[in-house]
Amino acid sequence: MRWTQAFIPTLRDDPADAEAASHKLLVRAGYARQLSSGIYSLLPLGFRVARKVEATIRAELEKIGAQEFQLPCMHPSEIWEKSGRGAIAESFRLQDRHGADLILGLTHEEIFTWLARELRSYKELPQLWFQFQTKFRDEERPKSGLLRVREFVMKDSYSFDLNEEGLDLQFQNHFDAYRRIFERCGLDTIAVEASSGAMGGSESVEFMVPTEAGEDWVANCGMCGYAANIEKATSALPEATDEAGAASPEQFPTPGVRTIADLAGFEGGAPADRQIKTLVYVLDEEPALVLLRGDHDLVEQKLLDASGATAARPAGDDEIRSLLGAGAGSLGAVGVSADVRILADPALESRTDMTTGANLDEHHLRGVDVGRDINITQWADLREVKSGEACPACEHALELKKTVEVGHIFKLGTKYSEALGAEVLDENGKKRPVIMGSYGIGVGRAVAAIVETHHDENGMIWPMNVAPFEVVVTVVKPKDVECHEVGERIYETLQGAGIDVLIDDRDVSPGVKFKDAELIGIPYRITVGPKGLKDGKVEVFRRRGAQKRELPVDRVADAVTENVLEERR
RNA sequence: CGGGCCGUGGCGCAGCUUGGUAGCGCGCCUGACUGGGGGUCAGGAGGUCGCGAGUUCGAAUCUCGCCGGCCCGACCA
Repeated sequence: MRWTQAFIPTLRDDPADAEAASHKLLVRAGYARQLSSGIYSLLPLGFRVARKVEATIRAELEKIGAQEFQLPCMHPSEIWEKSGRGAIAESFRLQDRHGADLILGLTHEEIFTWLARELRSYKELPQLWFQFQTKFRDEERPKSGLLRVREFVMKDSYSFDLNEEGLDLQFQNHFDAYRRIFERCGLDTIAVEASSGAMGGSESVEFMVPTEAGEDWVANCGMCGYAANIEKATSALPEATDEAGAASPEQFPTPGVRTIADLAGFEGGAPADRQIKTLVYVLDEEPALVLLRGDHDLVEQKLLDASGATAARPAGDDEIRSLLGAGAGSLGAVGVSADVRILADPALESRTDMTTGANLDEHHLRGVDVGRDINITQWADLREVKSGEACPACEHALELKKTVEVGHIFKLGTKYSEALGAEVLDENGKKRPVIMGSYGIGVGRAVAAIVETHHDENGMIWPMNVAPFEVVVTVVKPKDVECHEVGERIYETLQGAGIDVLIDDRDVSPGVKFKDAELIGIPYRITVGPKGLKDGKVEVFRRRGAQKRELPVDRVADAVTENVLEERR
C-alpha cells in the first residue's frame, strides 16, 4: 500500500472527549471514528487489525474442530421469549412492516440452538460451531472508545455434547485455544473464575487483561495463581478471638450514630470488625436481610448468585421501616421474624460479643452472639475481597487488579436446548437435550485492549501478528531520484516476500513521516534517505524498543523479512 | 436511573458574564524554498455558532424546550 493512496487520517491532537489511551490512539492514529455513542466505524487500518485478530481466532478454533457459520443479526422476538430472555433491557427492538417484533441479536445462543434442533442422534455429536457476527447491546453507558460499545463484532462459538464429559472436554479445548489466541495477539490474560450471571450454567471462566482502562476487578494471588473476578473472589479469614460477652444482648442508646464509622468512634461502641452490618435488600420483590462484618462491603452479584434471585435492589426507606421498625443506621437482625430471609457472610460465623442495630432508632445492641441470637437462613460468601487479604488457596496476600474482559467461556448445560427443543436420541433410543457450552471473544475490544497494553507516548506499538502493516518504508526525500528508486525497490521486494508493507511516498517533511509511522505503530520502519544512501545504506528502526541499525541497501529486504517472519506467531 | 460538564470551519480552543461585522492555533489548497524528527515564507479556501421557539431594531451571546456527546456513581450476557 502507498501512503499517498491510503486513507490514514491522523490527528495532531488527542480527541477532547477521549479518556482511555486506546480510545485516544485509535481515533488519533486514524483507526476508528465514532458515529454515535458506542457506535464506531473501523477505518482501513483498524479493519486490517480486526481481520488479523479474526484470522488468529479462526485458525485456533479450526484446530479444535470448529466449523464456521454466519447467522442473522435480526431475530424474531418469539425465539427470545422461548428461552426466557425476551425482556432483556439491553436489547434493541424493531418491527417489520407487518408489525412483527424483531430483536437485534445480543448474542446467538438462541439461534444456534434453533439450528441444533436438526441434530437427531448422539452419533452426530459432538458439534462445535462458531461465527463472527455483529452483536447489538443497548448499554446504559458506552465508554472508553472501542472498549465498551453498543454494536460490536464478536466471535461466538457453541458446543453440543451428549454428556458432561464431552462438555468438559470442549470447555478445556476452548480454554487452551483462547490461551493461544490471546498470546498470539500479544495479550497477557489472567483466566479467572467468574459469575455466570444471566447466561445461566454451572461454570464460567473469563479472560482478563490487566489495564488502567479496565472496569472489572480481579483478585489475583502472585504465589499460587488463584485468580477470580471480584464478583466471585473470596479470601481466607483470620481466626476471630472474641470475648464470650454477655448472657444476652444489651440495648444501649446511641444518639446521632448513623454509620459503622460513627459507632466505631462512639463511646461504648465497637470497632468496625466487631459490628454486624445489616442491609435490607429486595430479592425478586421479597425483602431479605443481608449481614456482613462492619468493615466489609457487599457484592451484589454474589447476593444474586447465592439467593437464586434474578433481581436484587436495596430497599427504600419506607420498606425498611415497615419491615424492621427503624431507619437505616439502627438496623439489626436480632429478634427478627423467622419469615424474613436472612443471608449472612461467613465472616460472622460463630462470632460473639458483637454490636449491631437494635431496630429502634438511635439504639444498638452489644454482646450479640451470632449463633445464639440471630436466625440465619443461609450462610453465603457475600463480601468484597480487599487487596492484601489472604488467598483462599495458599494464604499469600491477594492483589487486586483492574482489568478488561476480552473473552468468556461458559458451561451452559441444557438451559437453551431444553427451552428450544434441541434433543438427540442416545444409544438407548431415548431423547436427551444436548449439553451446551458457549464461548465468546469481543474482536473490537481485543483490538482496543492490545492498544491499551502496547503503546508509548509516541503512539501504538503493534505486536507483529496483528499489525496492520508489518513494515513501513519511509522515503525521506521522494523527489530525489535515488531515494525514490531505492525505496520502491525495497518496497517491491518486501511485497514479493509476502510482507505487509506500506511505503510512505508522501512529499512531506521527514519529521511528519516519522511521527506518523510511530503513531500508527508499524513494527519496522526502513528509512531511505540521502544521508544513508551516500554510503549505500538505509536505516532499520524497530518500533518496540526504538532500536536503530544501518544495513546495506541490497541486504535490507532480506534481513527485515527474516525479522518479521521470526516475530509472526 | 442519580450527579457533573460540554456542543463555535476537519482537529484543539477563545468569544457568551456586559447582545452590535465570527476569531486563534493546527490541519487543508496554491507557489517557492527545504529535506534524517510535526521546517520556512507568501497567498488562499473553508463555519446553518447542535436543533426549534421566544425576547429584541439586532442573538454564538439572554430565556424556554428538545437533541447529541463526555465523565463520575449505579448497572452490565
